Amino acid sequence: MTVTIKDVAKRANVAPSTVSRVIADSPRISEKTKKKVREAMKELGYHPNFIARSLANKSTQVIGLIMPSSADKAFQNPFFPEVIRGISKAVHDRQYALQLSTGETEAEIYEGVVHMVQGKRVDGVILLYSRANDKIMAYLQKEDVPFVVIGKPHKKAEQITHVDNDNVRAAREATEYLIELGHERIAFVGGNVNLIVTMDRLRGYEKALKSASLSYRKDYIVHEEFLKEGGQEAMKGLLSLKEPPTALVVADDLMALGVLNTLAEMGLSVPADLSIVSFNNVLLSEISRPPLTSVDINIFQLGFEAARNLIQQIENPNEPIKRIIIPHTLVKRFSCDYYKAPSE
Amino acid sequence: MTVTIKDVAKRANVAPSTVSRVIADSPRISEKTKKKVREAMKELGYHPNFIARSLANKSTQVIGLIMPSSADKAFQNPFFPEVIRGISKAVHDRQYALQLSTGETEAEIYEGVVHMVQGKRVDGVILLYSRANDKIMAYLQKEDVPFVVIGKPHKKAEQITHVDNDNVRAAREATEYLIELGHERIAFVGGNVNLIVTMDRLRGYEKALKSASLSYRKDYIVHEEFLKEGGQEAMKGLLSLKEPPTALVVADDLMALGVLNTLAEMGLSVPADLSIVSFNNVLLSEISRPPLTSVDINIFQLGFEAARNLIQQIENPNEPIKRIIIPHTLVKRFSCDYYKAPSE
DNA sequence: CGAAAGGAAAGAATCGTTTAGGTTCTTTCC
DNA sequence: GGAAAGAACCTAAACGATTCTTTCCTTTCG
Repeated sequence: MTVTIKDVAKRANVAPSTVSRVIADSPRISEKTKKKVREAMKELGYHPNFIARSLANKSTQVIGLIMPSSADKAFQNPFFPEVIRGISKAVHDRQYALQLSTGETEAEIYEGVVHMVQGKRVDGVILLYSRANDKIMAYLQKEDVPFVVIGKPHKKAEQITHVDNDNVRAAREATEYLIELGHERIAFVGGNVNLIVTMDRLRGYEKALKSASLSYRKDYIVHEEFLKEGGQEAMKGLLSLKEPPTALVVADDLMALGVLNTLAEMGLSVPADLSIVSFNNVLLSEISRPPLTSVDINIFQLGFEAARNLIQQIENPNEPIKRIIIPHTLVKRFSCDYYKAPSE
Repeated sequence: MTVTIKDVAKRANVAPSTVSRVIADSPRISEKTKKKVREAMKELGYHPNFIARSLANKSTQVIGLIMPSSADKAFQNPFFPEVIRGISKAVHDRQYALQLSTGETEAEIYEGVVHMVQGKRVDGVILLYSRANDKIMAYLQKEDVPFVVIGKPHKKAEQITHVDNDNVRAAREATEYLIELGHERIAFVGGNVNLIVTMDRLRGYEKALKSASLSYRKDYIVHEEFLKEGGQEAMKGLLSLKEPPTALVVADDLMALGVLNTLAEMGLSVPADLSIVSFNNVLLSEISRPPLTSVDINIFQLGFEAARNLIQQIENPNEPIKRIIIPHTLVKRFSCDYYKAPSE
């Protein structure tokens, strides 16, 4: 049926091994023979079988992508398309392919990862999230699979190659920006508490408060899985405090959109009544109302570097462990304003 | 290094072929032997090598997913995560894996598809979009690769298995809803003109106008790749007509969000000044302001059915060509209101 | 009691490449 | 002129499964 290396060999009057070497463009084959073989390939419409090659090679040229559980709303976050775009760019250049984890629950995903790794379907793996006590990461480490994490590993970060922003710093700067605008009552609206990114951003927020000698108040910290039942309640609780905040640091743009919505419903306007700064700077932040001041974390770069480094690690097993920090920048739009004392 | 079927065979004192049959749970092997072999597998920590199996089998249990070019803004559309979630669900249940197309430009993607197909990396393919004169689709047809299209093929739709909504009908109903509310000047804001879904929704819109004997005006049709330069201009042009529309049918929620933003900037309020109905009913439509009245097209189902049918097609080559229509429903929220004559 | 039948497992070929190790033939150089 | 060297290919054994064919035992029954 399909035309194999043997057919080409026959046609060109050489041995299969010669054809193989022509494909690899080995210097051990003369130009004349190469030409002859290549013609035969053209004539027969030959295409190498990747599976067979993988078997002989013990390398698949495939990278596994592990997403958070799709049962999670997080899946809808525009972060993922964008990070995948970066990864895609890097792997395409190097002739690798991408395989996606499937499964809804964490258990299903774990099982899926074990399958793709043990089944030797992939040469390495990128974890698209980082959370505390992740079984999957533990597994990858134990099995010594080449992998890189996007985000900062919870523990032993120095032993795991990862690509991340300096989220502590980013959050600190974002908060300081609000402080510079005169705000003193600044609240933090975080996402999933188990994600390291949430923890880091919270720490940055705290640091900024501390070095400005502003008080850190527990009732100013809200963790909402936005859009869940209770998300709106949390926001309303926050704003009905005796001393409500005048500014918000929100964990990401999608959440900020939800917050914006809740505020509008409550009759509060941004930035007149409340300033908001958020993170990620996805498309959404431009088309929200008002356009969001947001920390651009270079999502594309995160993906690109993760993939590039994973491939290095795959192709050179002695590659050292690396920690790559992608720069961020605060993009100012229209969701922040100077603090104005209420005119009573 | 890795433990193979032979190691297991040796350990269990049987032939490799027997081990293989135990894996496949063949009835030709006695229960006693099965138990013995399974124990050996446990003890050695054996995991079947998928690549080897694929080679022998001529089947990879992998499905290729072809996304639109990621250079495109379309990539950011929440449609994709959701449709992938549906696909993921269906393939996970049947032990298939997913491989993603990579590449930014159309040419790169085309090349990538050829690679994954000819390289026998995948058993079949799902096209996540449908546009006019698509080279990739033509290629898949020519090569007789099992594939299904999400959306309606441009030509010869009856010869290609596809999963789609009845977009003509959906758009017609959406438009009729506006008409019922008393609107007579209804404009259409479409997306990429080459996408079949855009064409279908435009046709549905036209039909609704026609059967209500409303005039179809060319200057009421705007195709904007929203957020591109000129997107806002198009909207502004539309609204500065002598007889501006009082309602808008917008091709999808993300675009509607952009439109909402432009309108707000112009000082127009929705739904007081202008009603909007859009499509897809993604998460966004709930958290936009106002929450959007949107046609729910069951994105998850689209993906799920596409995958399910592709697998059927792969496993049974005589499976007939199918056209699967996923139902839609209009979800009413707060972006539409009755037409009120301007009080002059 | 011996041949036939049938169940259970072994043997060996195959899938399409890669690659280590040979073989053949030409060239070089003392 | 003949040994040594080197270029250019070829042979054949992997890679880790699957599966067709064969063999070896039991069991059954005339």
